[in-house]
Amino acid sequence: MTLQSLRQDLTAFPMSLLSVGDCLPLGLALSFETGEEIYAQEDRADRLYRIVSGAVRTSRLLADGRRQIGDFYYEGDLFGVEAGASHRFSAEALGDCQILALRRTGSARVDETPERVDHLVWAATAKELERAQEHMSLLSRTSACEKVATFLLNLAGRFRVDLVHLPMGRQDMADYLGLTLETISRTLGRLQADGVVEFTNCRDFRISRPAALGRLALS
Amino acid sequence: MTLQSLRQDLTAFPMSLLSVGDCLPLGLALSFETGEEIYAQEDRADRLYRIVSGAVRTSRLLADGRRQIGDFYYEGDLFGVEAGASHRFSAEALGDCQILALRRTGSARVDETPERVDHLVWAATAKELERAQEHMSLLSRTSACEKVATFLLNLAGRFRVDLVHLPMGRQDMADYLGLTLETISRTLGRLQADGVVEFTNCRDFRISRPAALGRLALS
DNA sequence: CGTTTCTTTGAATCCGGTCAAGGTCCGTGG
DNA sequence: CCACGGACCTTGACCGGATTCAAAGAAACG
Repeated sequence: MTLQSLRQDLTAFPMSLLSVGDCLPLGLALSFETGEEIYAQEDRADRLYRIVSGAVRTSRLLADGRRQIGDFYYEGDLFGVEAGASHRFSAEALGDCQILALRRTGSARVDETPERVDHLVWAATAKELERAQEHMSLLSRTSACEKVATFLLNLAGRFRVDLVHLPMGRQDMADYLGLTLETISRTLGRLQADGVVEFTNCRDFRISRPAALGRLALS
Repeated sequence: MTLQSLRQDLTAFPMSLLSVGDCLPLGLALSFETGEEIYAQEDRADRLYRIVSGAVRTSRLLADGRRQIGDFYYEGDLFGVEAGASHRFSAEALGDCQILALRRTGSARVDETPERVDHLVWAATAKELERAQEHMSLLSRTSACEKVATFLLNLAGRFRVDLVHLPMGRQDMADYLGLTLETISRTLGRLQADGVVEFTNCRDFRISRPAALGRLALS
């Protein structure tokens, strides 16, 4: 990727979230292949990342060996913001993706005493908190059907296309929703059998009856 | 409460989290009784709150009528920080409590374009994100026993006294952990029957076998 | 003391987890 | 082009634990 095309990518995003003044140097264009690690748990958190294309998951291993998915990020999303000095989750590419790495200015750390905190970092943190709170509601649902229906609905709302693509596998969805991959598979199968959604293959679906899906998601 | 005693309360807390420069006016001392609402969902979020004494829960009603507990806050904790202009959770007093309300400076809003974000607000947001992420791990546990054991352990770690007091009821614990109140009650009963914890009454317990409790919590 | 609210306990049901087997998709190499 | 292998997904049967419904017991309050 040339500097020219990098600048074009940069200007394609709203300046409010990516101003030259906030992040110098402009950024580093990176490419990752399927499953590749972008950063590891405990790595120094001195950068923000913006997805140019592709999708990313953040995850973390719990003490009992289970894996928790922090969140999924898609084109245009910022990720990698942390309160402290190191990453609490790792990040992996869900498919091939293009990522822009932006250096955090030194002051934007909660454990320092900055005169000002960068607006970009602050906005990203606040957004992350919102995401985490939504994720909490999702996890506190008792029924697998509600969780899966809500997940599909959120994803579809994010892309607004007829045929929605799932960039993550069943195990990822399971770890995100606090279920097993078998339950994910069965629930998706039942939603399809009920004519609520229709899968063209295991990674692509369309919503046949939006109202019914909304009723199942209950939110 | 006189202004004198208010100033004493203020200086009792670490200045790093409550400097006069960050929050003017100093604060408003408020009292709430058991169950009383401190602020409602959708209220304007123009203040931060610090607990002088007592305990608080934040909660939110989901579309299906279930209630989700955001978190529990205890003496010295800050709560009420929001990314946007309005509260996404409501806050209620768990018992009688004394609270200090601090006016947010106008610039500390994510939807404005501040030259600087107040350090206090930034720190509180980052802390809140950490809390939410911990809460997510807790909710993603599959077994009720793990959830309850972890909850008790966290609470005990917060106070470091022999006899720990539960300021919240069983229903609150249930909504926090994504379980039913019956399951909470049964699980606590079994922990006591196994000699892991000992309840002097339904709101006060001591940890009889810390190692065993830690093993159940698995983290 | 009586009423209300909260908590405990019981029994039955159901949903999701677990274990196991089989199927599909895709890339690699013969 | 087809065979093979591996990763991922689906499906089935069984079991255990959490929910649900119900009732009784304990604590808080006026």
